[in-house]
Amino acid sequence: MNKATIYNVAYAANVSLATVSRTLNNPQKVKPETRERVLRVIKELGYKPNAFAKGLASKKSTTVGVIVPDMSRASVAEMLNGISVEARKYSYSLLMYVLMDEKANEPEMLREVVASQVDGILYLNDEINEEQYTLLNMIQDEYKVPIVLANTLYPYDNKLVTICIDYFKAAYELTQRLVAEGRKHIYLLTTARKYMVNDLKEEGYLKAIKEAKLEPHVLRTSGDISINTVHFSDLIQNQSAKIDGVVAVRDSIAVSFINSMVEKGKRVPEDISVYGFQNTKYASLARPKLSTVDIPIIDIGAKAMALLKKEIDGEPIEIKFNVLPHSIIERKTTKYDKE
Amino acid sequence: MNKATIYNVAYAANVSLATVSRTLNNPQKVKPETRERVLRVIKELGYKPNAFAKGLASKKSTTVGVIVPDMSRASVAEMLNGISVEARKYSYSLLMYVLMDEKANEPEMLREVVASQVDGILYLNDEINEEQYTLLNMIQDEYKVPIVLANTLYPYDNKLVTICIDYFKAAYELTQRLVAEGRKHIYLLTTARKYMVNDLKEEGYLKAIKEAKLEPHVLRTSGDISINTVHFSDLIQNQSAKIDGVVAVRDSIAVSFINSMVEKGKRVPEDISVYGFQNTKYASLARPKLSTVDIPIIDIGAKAMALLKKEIDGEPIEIKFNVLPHSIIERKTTKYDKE
DNA sequence: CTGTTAGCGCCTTCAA
DNA sequence: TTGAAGGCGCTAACAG
Repeated sequence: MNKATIYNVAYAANVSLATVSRTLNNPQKVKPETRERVLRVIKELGYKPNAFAKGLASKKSTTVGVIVPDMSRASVAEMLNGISVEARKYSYSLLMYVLMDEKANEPEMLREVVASQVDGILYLNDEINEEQYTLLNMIQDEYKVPIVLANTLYPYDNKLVTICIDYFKAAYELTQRLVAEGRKHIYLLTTARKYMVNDLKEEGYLKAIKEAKLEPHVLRTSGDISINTVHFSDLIQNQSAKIDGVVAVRDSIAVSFINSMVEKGKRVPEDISVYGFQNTKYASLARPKLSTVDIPIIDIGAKAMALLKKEIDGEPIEIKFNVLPHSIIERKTTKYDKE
Repeated sequence: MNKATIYNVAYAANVSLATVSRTLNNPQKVKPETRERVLRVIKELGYKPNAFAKGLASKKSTTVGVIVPDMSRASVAEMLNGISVEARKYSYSLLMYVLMDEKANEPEMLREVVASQVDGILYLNDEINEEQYTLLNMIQDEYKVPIVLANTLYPYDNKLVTICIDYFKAAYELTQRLVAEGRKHIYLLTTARKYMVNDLKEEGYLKAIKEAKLEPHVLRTSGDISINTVHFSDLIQNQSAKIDGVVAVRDSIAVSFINSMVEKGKRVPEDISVYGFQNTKYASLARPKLSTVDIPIIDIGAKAMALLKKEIDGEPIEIKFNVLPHSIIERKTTKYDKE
């Protein structure tokens, strides 16, 4: 039977539609007997409230908009798993918006998200800059829709609830380890496009380099592995002899770099020590083994959703800027050791 | 200014709300002059139609439900990229439902999807069996909501529009190649959980093995790399000496198998030749290089969305069962060749 | 070409 | 504890 409405249920249970609505939304306000009768009918008819009508009347959607840069990035995908599990706890649905390369018309898209009546927005796009931050703030204020930044941040302000790790510190630590290993020519492999998260990693790297009185080398390349492989090859031709340490802002970049080096006959980690960022599946599957920063990405997703839920419910958020701990995973040995 | 409604626009443009609605939904029915006036006001006020009201009145949501097993599987993530680009063309939104391990209450979840008034459903869960197929069919018939299976299929029936590749043929071809290489002890590495897609791969494998008069070896393991690594190690202890060819149903399984072998001192591909499935990033980043079946996964996503759109629009779908071509990518050389 | 008028299905006071 | 009634913002006939 197609689409029972609240009227059908009311009629069959011999009550008014108001009572049906109550047994669903305020059960305690309905006499147990009638409540059960209504529930029985609901089950019999397979009734599910029409989400539109409900949303229109209640002004709530139990839906959150999730804005992501590119699904195929492992960190994004894993975060989504965390988000979805947490969202399910609150019976929230996820409306996805994939930015891909059309980041130009983000304002338009954000308005669209708002128009779709989401109760809140999870912003997973790490390519954040001042302009976007301002835009997000405007959206949050203007439309009164809470926004949470997950695995990204805007360090110059903290009006938006944020959850991430300390990228600066992580990069700083990685670089320090390379220094401690005695590496002298340490490169940072980062993305061509500039944005906050990677800028922070860069700063952390630069600080450690400076403290060690070494020369900084920042190589900006594409996030696309088919492109950066070429970059890396070029790099080799010119000065590979001198590179002996690398911090890459993403595991996938680290892995394709390692591959390029190995193809040129370099030994990893003997000749070149490489660190990645995120501990994605790429990192654990890569050979030679890749050391990396372990980011609790699933937790970040879950916590982000939990924080957003709090905001939606109007609960006070004591700490707006939430930093989760990271750790560094060493997978240096070339012997066939356990992982 | 928060939330302009159609009334505000109508008032400001000095027309009735019907005219505003028309300029948005049937522009050709409005005199150009008034149309432009209305559009100007719309822009000024930053008006966006409330999706709920629109949906309630029009019975359409321009939203499709997307049901996925696990976001972190590269094939799923990449398909979503394809879907989202295509969906954007039609201004469709994506409502995501991640199954994860709670596949038990799929009926409940599907009803939920329907209640959320999606115009159609994209089903990306490849772990399909008869029970689920029946359920999906019921949903499509009962609620008149079109469903498209993407990168999965149910081979015993074809009531649901489907788009995928020929898994049977692909596995058959891979196995034949191993045979042609002269491999004698060819294993199939598949998932512990049984489901259609992998069953078909298994059949293809078995057919080729049988034709070559070899002995079949099917190893069922977990899709989780941290678990299957252990499996593989055990396997080695007992009979690794005899394995010289492998077809894995997923790239990630293939890669973790290769890693296990290499750690035990085996040479790939000299001692053991390994093929994967999907040509994900894992495959291209893996070393030793992994040969694999290239599945046009982004296309599958886009086509699936396109087909669903057709169904939603009531256009006839001539071909319900759509098979896209696959190809086999050989990455056998151990020399440092170009990819 | 434009305005008027019913709903769409549900929630939420307000009374009873 | 329950029912009646008025919207929520928009679309879609139907008139004009």
